[in-house]
Amino acid sequence: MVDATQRRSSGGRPRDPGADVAILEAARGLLGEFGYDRLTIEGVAERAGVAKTTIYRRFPSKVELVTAAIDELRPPGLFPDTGSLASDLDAFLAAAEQGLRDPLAMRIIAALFGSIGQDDGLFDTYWRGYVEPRRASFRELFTRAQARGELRDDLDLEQFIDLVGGVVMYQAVRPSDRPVASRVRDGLEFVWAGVTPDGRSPFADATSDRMTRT
Amino acid sequence: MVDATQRRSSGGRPRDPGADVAILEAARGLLGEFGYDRLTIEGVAERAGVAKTTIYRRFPSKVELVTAAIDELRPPGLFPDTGSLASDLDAFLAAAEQGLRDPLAMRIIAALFGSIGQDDGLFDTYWRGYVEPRRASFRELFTRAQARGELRDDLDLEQFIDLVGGVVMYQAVRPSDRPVASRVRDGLEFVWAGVTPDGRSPFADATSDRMTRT
Amino acid sequence: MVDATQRRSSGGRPRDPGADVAILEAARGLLGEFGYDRLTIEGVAERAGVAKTTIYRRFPSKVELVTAAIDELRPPGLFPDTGSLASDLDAFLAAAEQGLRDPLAMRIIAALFGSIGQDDGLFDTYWRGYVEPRRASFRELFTRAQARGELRDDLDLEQFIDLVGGVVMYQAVRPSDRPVASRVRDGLEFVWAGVTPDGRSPFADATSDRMTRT
Amino acid sequence: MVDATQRRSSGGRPRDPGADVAILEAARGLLGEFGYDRLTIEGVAERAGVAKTTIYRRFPSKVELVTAAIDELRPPGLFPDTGSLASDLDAFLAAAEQGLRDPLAMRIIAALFGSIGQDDGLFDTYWRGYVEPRRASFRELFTRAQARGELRDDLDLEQFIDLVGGVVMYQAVRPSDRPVASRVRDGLEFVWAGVTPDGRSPFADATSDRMTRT
DNA sequence: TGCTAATCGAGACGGTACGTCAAGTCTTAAG
DNA sequence: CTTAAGACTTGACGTACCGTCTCGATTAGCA
Repeated sequence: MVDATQRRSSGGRPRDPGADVAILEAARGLLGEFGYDRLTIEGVAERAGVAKTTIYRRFPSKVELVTAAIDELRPPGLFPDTGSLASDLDAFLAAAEQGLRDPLAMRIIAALFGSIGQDDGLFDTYWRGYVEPRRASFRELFTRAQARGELRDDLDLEQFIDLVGGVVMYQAVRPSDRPVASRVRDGLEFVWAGVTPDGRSPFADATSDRMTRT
Repeated sequence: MVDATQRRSSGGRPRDPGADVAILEAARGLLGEFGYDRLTIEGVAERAGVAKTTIYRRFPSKVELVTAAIDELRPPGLFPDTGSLASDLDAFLAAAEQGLRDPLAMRIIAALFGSIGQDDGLFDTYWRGYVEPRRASFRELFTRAQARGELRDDLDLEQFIDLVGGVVMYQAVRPSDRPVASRVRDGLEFVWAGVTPDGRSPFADATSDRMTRT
Repeated sequence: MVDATQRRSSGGRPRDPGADVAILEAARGLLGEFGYDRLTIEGVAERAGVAKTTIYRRFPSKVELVTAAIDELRPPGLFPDTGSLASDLDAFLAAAEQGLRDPLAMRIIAALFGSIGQDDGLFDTYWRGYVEPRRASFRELFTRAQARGELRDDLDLEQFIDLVGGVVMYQAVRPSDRPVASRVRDGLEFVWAGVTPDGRSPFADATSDRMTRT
Repeated sequence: MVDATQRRSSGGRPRDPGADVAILEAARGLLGEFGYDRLTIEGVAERAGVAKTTIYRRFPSKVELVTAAIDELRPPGLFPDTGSLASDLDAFLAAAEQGLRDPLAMRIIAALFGSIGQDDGLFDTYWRGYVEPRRASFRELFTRAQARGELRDDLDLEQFIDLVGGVVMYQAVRPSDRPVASRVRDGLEFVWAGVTPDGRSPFADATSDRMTRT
């Protein structure tokens, strides 16, 4: 999607593909370690074992560099069909729990939201490159569930994805001692009554006391 | 909560209280205009008509300065009782719609989330100083509703606040042409079935076709 | 003298002679416009319509390039015999006046002396390539004059050339409103008493008040 | 004359005078070692033990820095009266011989002439700050000689200074195995016939074979 | 005619230094 | 002891050229 590495077709020494890899890898590493603000181009150059100019030749700015670095993280196909909404969600939650332990993921979310309101297009790129693919995975997951009859037929999936996304994001971000996955599950319990045909939670072991937990 | 203005009691020239005001005002203005990254202490000093030293004596770092500047925005008492959950929420949504048009609000959210994973305590401060007061307002609002019988008695309010907060935040942040308030309302419609005693939306004019909108 | 254009004898595509010309011409042009310091190889390449490699293949460094560029300016045979020392000198002074108006000449002198004390051999090359040929012309001119009896027989021509060269150089370089030629002539007036057989100026129209001018 | 160290009168931390000294000293050292071209501001900063910005605060450009550095070399009072033109000149020649052994002197001359034709005012500054004071010393020396009757009364001193200056400069610059002082003396021998009342060299031990040396 | 070998253009590469900006600290005189 | 003013160190910025290097495409002369 973002391909800052593009260049004119003919003539000249070809770009070192190893440099591309090294740069983006270094950028991701430093982003995970220090966060967007304290990531420096010179630091990336040093870690990648590359001259600063080699970076600037590919990425005109820090924003574009980080964008491209993150862009590669886009997962190919999340959420394989496990047979039921409940198990699909369980799989997702386990993966999310795992993924959010990676400091890089938090940094990316930080960089993503830190760019709100900036005019540099970083936020849009992030949204398209990072959020949208994950929404697409949810879309697939929920479409399957709808086909199975686990979700109401008249459910507006986009709005529902917004809702689930909000729950996940908020729980990912909010300080808490409990694991994210568990909190997300608790949060979604409120919703099933409105979205499932029978108003029941799809989770077999759903805590019956879900309304009273703290 | 944050009171960087504290100082030793006696002797010498007293601090200029006007300086405090001017500094924080300038900081807020520049934060709204440029965002956290591009806000500079020197810029704040110039706009406040104050020497850099005067800022550093009060706030040891940029983080603390911005924290204090945002801290003053804490609203005294949001969400007055309008008599019903529906009208309380309508009032909130109208205010939110209004508030999110202010670029400063978006910058603050950006700064808030941009500090996730940083070790400088900025995020915690933000959460305590900015998010928690709003959660408290919701808590008050929903407690009233519960007392009125508009929400189920056994509802865990903290989890419910998480849910509502997630919806609001996600919609505030996601790119869309529709107004935030309307999207938040649509999002909450999914939830009422699970949280209200009769499973009905508290909104009188609730769109019956809420499940089919795009 | 300097022939950086030399190459191995056989095989392969022959060098483009047009490139040699274009490079040296561009170098001279840029030297005249910007001076040695601000002349860049990339600038020469661009103006010559030639790749940087093509320059480096011929001239291993900026010094050698500029040297070669200047080298071509060596005049074939200055100072034709006009019949007398006075008219020979008048012809020389007129030519010098003309030549020193060319900014390139001043840049070359600047580059020449700017390289004093450098260990890159630039100064020696300049001296041999630029100064020596001019000294040779003087030598010829003064030898003729000596033969004609216009200069003392026992005059050490090398020392005399040093003297005249010093006068010319100093006047060429020193800030003044009067034309160089006139100042050089005035300067040489002091000398005739010591070098001519009759102690008189060779110039017919020599100002008798030469000792009092300002 | 050049006083880049000037600043507004009141308020703020005063400039560190030690820094001024260290910077100019470092600049002179590096100028002597490497010459103008290869002198870098970063090198000066490092040797002076000072931050780059501290240099740029004082001197907006390399030219101004070097100018100021050289400016301090202006000698207070050259050429004390030794009683006669011959001994005055001997003293000068000895000093010149000494001075021109200092690589810094050659570098300065190189920088001086290297700046000819540049539009940065460097040359003018050099001329005023470096050449003019030395011309003034000559003026004084020759005025004394004229008063003593060692030079003709009607001699135009400015033109004579030009002449002597030219001889000195040319001999200082030209490649040769013989010492500068000796060559300058030989060169001036040509001149005495035209400028002394009796046409004789002021030097007691003047080589009678001065016209035949090589 | 096809092979060989150097040239050409284009431009990437690791570097060095540039001149600027801001951060956060320090120093002074004035209040 | 605070304040305004501003110098100071530090570190990164993004740019310009350096001189070297790798390409693919020419362009001879030799086989």
